[in-house]
Amino acid sequence: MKKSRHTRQRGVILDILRSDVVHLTAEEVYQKARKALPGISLGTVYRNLNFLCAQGLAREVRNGEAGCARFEAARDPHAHFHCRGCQVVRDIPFPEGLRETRWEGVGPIAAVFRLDLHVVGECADCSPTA
Amino acid sequence: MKKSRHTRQRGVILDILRSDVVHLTAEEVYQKARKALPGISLGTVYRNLNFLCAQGLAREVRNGEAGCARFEAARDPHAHFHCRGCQVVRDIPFPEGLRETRWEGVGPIAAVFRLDLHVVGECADCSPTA
DNA sequence: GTATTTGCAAACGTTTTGCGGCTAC
DNA sequence: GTAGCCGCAAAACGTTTGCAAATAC
Repeated sequence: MKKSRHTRQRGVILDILRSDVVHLTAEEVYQKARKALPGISLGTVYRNLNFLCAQGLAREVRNGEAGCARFEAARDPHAHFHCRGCQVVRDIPFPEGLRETRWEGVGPIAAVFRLDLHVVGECADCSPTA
Repeated sequence: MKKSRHTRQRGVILDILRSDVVHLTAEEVYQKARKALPGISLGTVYRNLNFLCAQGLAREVRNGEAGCARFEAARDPHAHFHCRGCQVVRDIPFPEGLRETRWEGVGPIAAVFRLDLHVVGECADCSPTA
């Protein structure tokens, strides 16, 4: 693995990801980081987000539909629930058995690095039946 | 629903999606469409892809990781395998039991409209162990 | 006849990159 | 001292949009 240094910028960005509950866009991380380091640049935020993802300390979460990437600190594997009403994205556990699936038998799959499961629906607050 | 017209361009694009095995980017659809309609423009390809998605005749498929959108004709529900090596996106069946999962018990989920499962890995051709 | 769609090109928002100076080690 | 990082600004990228002309119906 490539040699890397600790910098204030990198530390602040990781702290922001770790202390936040929702998933942040790069721009949102940038705005939060500027409160601690007013001189930080958006390019540095992107460089560090990519770096942290490469190190496995963060993950990129894309909304399935268009728009910009969101980032979260790495945690135990989980799925994402997207509410069509309020647009909230919540972490939810993987359903029983999914992570044990043997993909190698399915078509020409030789290795699996990552599972992305997005459940799109409505939360209790947004459901018309509520 | 909004009134719409049939055009040669729209028909060609839908044919391309329906006859494709892997999932195509807008640029790839454009290149294929130019063989039938040399004068077609990339803007028209995008407009029609979005139109077809809005009509439910096509779907946008994004690998959670990066890059551009891919498109497929609407079909039976299935998961997607993304190869990090060759960037190919293939349909694979949902694993046993996933579609029967009772999400209502998981957090505040009141209804589920769609499941997006992406398996990111390496295909046999791209695997270093091959 | 007219509302929709087209081709073109310019604009857009997000992300990456080249560069010279700065900093952690 | 130096490899790695920063801030800045410009470029790259995928995608959308405004417009006048063409087309489907």
